[in-house]
Amino acid sequence: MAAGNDHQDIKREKILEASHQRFLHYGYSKTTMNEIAGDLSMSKALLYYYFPDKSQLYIAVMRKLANDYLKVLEDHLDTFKNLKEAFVFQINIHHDFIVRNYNFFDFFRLNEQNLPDTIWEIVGQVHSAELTLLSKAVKTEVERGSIKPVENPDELVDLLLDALHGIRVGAVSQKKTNFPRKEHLDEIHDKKLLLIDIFIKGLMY
Amino acid sequence: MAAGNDHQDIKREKILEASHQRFLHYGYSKTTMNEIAGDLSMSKALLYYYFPDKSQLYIAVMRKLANDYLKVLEDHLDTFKNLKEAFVFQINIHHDFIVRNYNFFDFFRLNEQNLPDTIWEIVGQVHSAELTLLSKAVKTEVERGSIKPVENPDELVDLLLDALHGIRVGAVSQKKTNFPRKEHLDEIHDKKLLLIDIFIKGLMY
DNA sequence: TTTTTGATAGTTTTGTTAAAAAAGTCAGGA
DNA sequence: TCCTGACTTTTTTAACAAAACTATCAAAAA
Repeated sequence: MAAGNDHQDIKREKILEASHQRFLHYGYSKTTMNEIAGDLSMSKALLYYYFPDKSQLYIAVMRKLANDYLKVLEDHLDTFKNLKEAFVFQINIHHDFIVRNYNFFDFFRLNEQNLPDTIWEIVGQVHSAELTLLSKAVKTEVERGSIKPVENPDELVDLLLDALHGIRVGAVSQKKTNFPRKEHLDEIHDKKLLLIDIFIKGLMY
Repeated sequence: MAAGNDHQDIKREKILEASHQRFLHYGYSKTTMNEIAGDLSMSKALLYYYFPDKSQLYIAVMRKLANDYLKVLEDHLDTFKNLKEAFVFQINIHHDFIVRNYNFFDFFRLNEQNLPDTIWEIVGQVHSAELTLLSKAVKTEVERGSIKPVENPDELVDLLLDALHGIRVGAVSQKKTNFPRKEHLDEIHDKKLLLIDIFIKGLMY
């Protein structure tokens, strides 16, 4: 019946939350299904009633995180005065997201190569959603007439996202700490702002 | 005596060449000192006469590669008409260098964290040499009057180098092949050119 | 005295196997 | 339909022997 589905969804939600906490604090490999079940005072077998296996559970959490992230972007991205504000908002949200969920992504770093395809799909979805949103912002700006017409906004935004990623990576790999400290975060942020500044100027008449 | 030193240097050079070939084809961990010695028809013990240990040998090869790379940059970087040509030359040389020695750097990728300090020193030296050379090019361009005065050229070039690195990484991590194929190389190159284009325009009046 | 080597000591990697832990299944109860 | 305890299967861990490799050294060769 319909109420049953509601209840199922609520329970799924609870499982996702508990799993998120575990994955966030201890990473994928150091989190056991028993522990998650224990946190929820349910049997491990019940987890398998709701989710087919551990990796699917992880992926479900990840999908939820991705959706939340994109939601924030979508909700705000129409509300900006100019392109720069939009870009700056995007880098702030993105950065927050990565830092807040850093440990969660240990699964990424450890497996590096040969991740399940589903994960790449989610990454791809997020990327193309970002692309769509930001290139919409570019188009709006072109209509406003403050930057030159862009033949291929998607390509342009793609370029910028890659470049921003480079700033992040570069700052982290130079200091050899893996987990960026406060001061690095600020440094990265400043660099990103500078890049966006030059980039946007490069688009102007 | 002096002749002895000459001979030593020649032999060291030979060892470096043979080591380079081995490291290039098989990577650090799959290359044994016996194999290098075998290639040169000498005993393994002799290698230890010329180099203190395996990692020092690897580092010596790397230092040589870095010097060759910087030599090419230094020799050409004064000869360009404008900033863009200089940047384009740099990305071409750099890209060639990385691709040509791809396997050699498996040591990097495998150890990722906790590399010997000496390696970071070399990386740092290369980076700061690039920085110096390119920011000199920026200064020249400012004097020419075709771009706005830059308060901190080093910072600016650092930013660009990080961004370019992001292009490289982004294109590789999206397709999940680790060793970029011909078509990817071209794609990366095109993206870099585009970024440089926008970047330089962003510096103009 | 400098260069070279075979023999060998010391260390790391690899392979094996048994025990422990975790993932995943299922018959049956509420 | 939702849930569980007991069970099976798969993966991880630990211990340890064998093999491979790094590194050393006394002594020979140049």
